Amino acid sequence: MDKKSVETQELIIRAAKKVFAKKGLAGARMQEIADEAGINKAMLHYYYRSKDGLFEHVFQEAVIKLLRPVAAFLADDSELFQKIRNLCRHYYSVLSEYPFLPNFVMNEVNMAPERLLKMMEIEGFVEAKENTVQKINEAIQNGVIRSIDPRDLILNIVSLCVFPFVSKPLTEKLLFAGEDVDELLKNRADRVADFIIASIKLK
Amino acid sequence: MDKKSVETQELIIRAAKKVFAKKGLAGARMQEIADEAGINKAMLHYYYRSKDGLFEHVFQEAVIKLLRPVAAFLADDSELFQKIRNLCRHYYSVLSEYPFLPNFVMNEVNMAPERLLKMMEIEGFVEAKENTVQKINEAIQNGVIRSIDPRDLILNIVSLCVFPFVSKPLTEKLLFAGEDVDELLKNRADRVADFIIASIKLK
DNA sequence: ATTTTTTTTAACCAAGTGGTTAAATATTAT
DNA sequence: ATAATATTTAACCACTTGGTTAAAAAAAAT
Repeated sequence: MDKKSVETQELIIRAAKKVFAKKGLAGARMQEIADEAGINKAMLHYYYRSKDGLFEHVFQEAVIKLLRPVAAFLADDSELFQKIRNLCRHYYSVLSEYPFLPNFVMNEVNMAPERLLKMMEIEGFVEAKENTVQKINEAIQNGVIRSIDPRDLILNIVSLCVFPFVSKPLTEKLLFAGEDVDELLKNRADRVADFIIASIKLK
Repeated sequence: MDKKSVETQELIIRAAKKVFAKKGLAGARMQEIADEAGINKAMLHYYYRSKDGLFEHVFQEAVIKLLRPVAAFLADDSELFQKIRNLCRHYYSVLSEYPFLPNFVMNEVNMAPERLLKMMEIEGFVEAKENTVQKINEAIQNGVIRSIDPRDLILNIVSLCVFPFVSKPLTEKLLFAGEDVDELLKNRADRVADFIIASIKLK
């Protein structure tokens, strides 16, 4: 395996991520990806047969990166409140590094929902979910938290973690006009966890 | 003004909404919009000069529909908890009718952020926001709710209302596999409002 | 009735797109 | 050194796309 070879492939992937994230599959141009990578257009097809092939590669990585925190949360065997804190921190650290991820994934899934099915070998997901639902129900019966639909709670947690990044282009112009949004998002993880726990905890 | 004329224009707009929402600006095809509307491609250019012209029309309507509830919430002079309930209900009723809206707007804003600036005459937004921030701060000082950054609270509310629709394509395959997501989302408005209030209310 | 507007049809164009190819050159591995 | 691989260049192709046009037909307004 050549050294230059893998280096070039990395350049391509990095550039493809950037362009696809901003323009989407339909809006991205192969020439733009090549320019962004500082290499020739022919090389794109040399390593990745087609635009779709390149996209598939990038998209798969994005989905995994976005869903791994949830899977980890669901599988985590800590105490419930600690699980929630872990997920919030994990999500915020991942999304601070890749703020484009949620928008990119959501949008492309919306464009072609069947694409997601191709990567549902992210299994263990369903079982882990059932496990967490159980755990939440136990917490309710033990009087640790108030009564709430476990799926509702999970959706609330994910919403609070992910949406601020999805909506950043909007909020930074409307809600946070003139302020440093990144700075505001920085320590949000713990505040969000507190917000959730405050809502469900029985004192 | 002809009767048939406006009817056709409505057909076009309805079709354009549908196609743009699913495929985005770059992914949408004029021919597909024409087919969807059941009319000829030439008519699209007859009434709306260009693809961009047609998109602008549809997009502007979408942004307004998406932001009006927030603006209304911010301007609402009811008591805080009632304001929150109003916003949740309002959002859920709008988004149940147009579930595609958030994803569409978020994505296109992400693609070309400058597009949003063109429609920032949705003013009164900033002033209304300041008004609500004040109101939240008063509620804190009066011991009605616990201490919280008002902008954080607003972002939380919007996150909980909007994200479930943005993520529907994902959640219905991962979190709610096999269940009726629309049914689950139906009565969520009040549950979400309760969730928020439970988190901030000082009993 | 006739004038004006709307709609269809269908061919057409220029530009941009993803993708290919072949030959020359540079790089790396043996 | 030599063979194998990686890279560049640049021309090229088939196809799709947004958009135009002109003429005929249909519908509506006067």
